[in-house]
Amino acid sequence: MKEVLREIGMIARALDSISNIEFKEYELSKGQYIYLVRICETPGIIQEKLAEMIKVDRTTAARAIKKLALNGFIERRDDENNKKIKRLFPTDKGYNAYQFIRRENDFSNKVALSGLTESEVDILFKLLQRVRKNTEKDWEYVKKGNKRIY
Amino acid sequence: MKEVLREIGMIARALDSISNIEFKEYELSKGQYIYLVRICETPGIIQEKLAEMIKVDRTTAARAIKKLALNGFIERRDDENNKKIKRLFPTDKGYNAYQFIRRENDFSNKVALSGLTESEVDILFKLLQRVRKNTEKDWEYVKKGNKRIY
DNA sequence: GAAATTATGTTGTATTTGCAACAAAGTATA
DNA sequence: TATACTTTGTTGCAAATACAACATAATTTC
Repeated sequence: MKEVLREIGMIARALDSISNIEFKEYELSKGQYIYLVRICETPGIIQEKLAEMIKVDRTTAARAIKKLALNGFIERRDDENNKKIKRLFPTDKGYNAYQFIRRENDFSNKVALSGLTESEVDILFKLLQRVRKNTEKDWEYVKKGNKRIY
Repeated sequence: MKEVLREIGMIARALDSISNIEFKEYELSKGQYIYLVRICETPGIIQEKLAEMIKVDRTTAARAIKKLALNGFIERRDDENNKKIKRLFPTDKGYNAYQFIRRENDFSNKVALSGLTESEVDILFKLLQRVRKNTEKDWEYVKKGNKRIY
């Protein structure tokens, strides 16, 4: 059995570790950059959806978002029609930080993909999207308390 | 820019989350399965190398390993020639747990790769290995306190 | 439209994670 | 061989993570 998922785990941990170290000087503590990026790219998103998107526990997302707001990177606005939800938007400060993050992430992408041809990158991306879609189904299933049989 | 790394992050978090939930009933707390697998497959490895392999902080590995030993999944043996290092070996209990973990991981692999042809899996694996090698260089560089310029 | 269910959000608590700082063994250098 | 440097391991501390349990709004079902 090809250990595809093991490779993915190694890559993900290495990159996350690098990013966390590199963003420390911008007051962005561990993990926060991931949320901020998504909020900048999907302004108005609510935290429940954000957690699903990122694939992280609801409560973890809640606290990360609270801290992002506390530190002035984002704003939580009440929705007009739905009293339950709070929509998330970047502040100017958050949007500025997003620019660094993009630069760093783009660089990491470049390093990670160096030596691959454009078409290899394309193939990899498409394959990964399929893997991700397969995986997120099971994640949601298990997260809701269901049991997988194997 | 293709967000290859973002896909990788999502997949890794989802899978890790699933595994952690599924291994809870075997007294394997969060993260531990990764170490145990590697120790079973590389008996005699030392914790410093294990941390490098997994791409996790040295001190995190140290504590995860300590707990694995405390719970009887592994054993730490002194080396004859080198007083500094401790070699790690699975116990019977650890090796048994490894069997579950394999079954679970294989299942996750199968789910994740469902719909991909054998040759697509092969291509994906080879590409990911290259990405991983690229990435681990930078990880080691940054982990040692060096600064990347971008 | 009342009751049951689902969606969204929060807080309490235990555990994991990782940086900083240290210690000691081993290795390289002069 | 003495000194500096590197490797390996540990502990203190602060922060992130996630499960459980709860609260309340929204939606579905009867």
